[in-house]
Amino acid sequence: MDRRSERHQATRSEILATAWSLTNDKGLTGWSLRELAAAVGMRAPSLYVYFPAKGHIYDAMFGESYRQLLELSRATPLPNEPRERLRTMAVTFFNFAVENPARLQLMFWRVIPGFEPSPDGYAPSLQVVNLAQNAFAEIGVTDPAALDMWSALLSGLISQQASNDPGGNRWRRLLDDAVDMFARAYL
Amino acid sequence: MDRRSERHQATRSEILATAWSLTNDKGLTGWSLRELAAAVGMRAPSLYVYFPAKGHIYDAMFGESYRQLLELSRATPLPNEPRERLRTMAVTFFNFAVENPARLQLMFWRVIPGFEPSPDGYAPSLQVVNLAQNAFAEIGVTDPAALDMWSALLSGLISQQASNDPGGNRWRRLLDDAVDMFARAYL
DNA sequence: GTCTATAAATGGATAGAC
DNA sequence: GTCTATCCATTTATAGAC
Repeated sequence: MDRRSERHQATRSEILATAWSLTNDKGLTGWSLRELAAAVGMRAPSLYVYFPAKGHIYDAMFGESYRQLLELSRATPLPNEPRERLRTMAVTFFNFAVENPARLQLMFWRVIPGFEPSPDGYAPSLQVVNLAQNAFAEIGVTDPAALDMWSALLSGLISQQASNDPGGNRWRRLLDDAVDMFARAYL
Repeated sequence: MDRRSERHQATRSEILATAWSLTNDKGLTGWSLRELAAAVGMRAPSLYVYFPAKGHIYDAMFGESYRQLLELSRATPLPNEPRERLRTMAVTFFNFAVENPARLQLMFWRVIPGFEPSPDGYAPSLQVVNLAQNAFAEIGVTDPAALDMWSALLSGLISQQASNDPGGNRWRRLLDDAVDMFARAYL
């Protein structure tokens, strides 16, 4: 990659980082291209050099989020002891999700009217699911119902924490009990 | 109430019903006052005779939702046998929530930028919590952690169903297993 | 109570100069 | 690549006639 396109990529990244910052402050749909441009230090039309439309910014944020989760999943060593493995998976995912509620909305809920992730943005999300399936299979859990129950339990703890006690610990401290409860039923 | 204000209330209700219909089609933030007015058969400014601002329409929808849930809770007889009671509570709430995903977003997530329910709209939601606490206390469950775990488990099943398999059964059919799992841990 | 007309602001996006 | 200027659509909300 030559110097010019390196600079281009750097600016693109800066725009995305600024978009995340605005999103954390004002919500996913709470900022305009004018605001974003101003926060980066340019005017709105210049953004079109880096993204062909606002939806493409959301798409890049969507893909970035799943790539982050994927990287985190891969970088987190999973214990072989089944219950310990579940605990690690739960804590890792819980922290990732709760540390950025807006990202959570973008990844798992459909909050932006009219936004659908492109196949490119969607691809990493499939890998995430795959990785989780393997992590379960290795400890002998292959029942699809168990995986669905696990995802429901975890996403419930996360969404309650994010919606009703942001910054607190009310549902986070139930993680261990949740793992035990799940393990007794499905392990 | 005289004839005039009866008619006024009727029109108000019609506006709210139409707002719900639009919301089901296009999401909570997916319709404008023009559209709403047109769907009712009037022009946008006439809406201001019934609601002083768009936020007040959301507020009325918010309060209406919790009053519906409250009424449903009161109208649903709860078995005395603990596990059967949990099952009834789970199914009742699950069906209520899943039958209208947009209502779910309005009630439990913070999806509309800038919207905060007024104290009046918020009041019924406190009664709902109270009712659930009593229903648990009567079967001997008073641990706050149990209630938090229950709300997380149920809201997780609901949100997974609404987000990832709308109209399907993938998480609904796990309700019995979820109740059993919870009962073994907390009953 | 309902309307037309319009204010006042904001939005995404484009044209074209530099 | 960045800008100014602008288009064009859309939004909530208000004024004032009927």
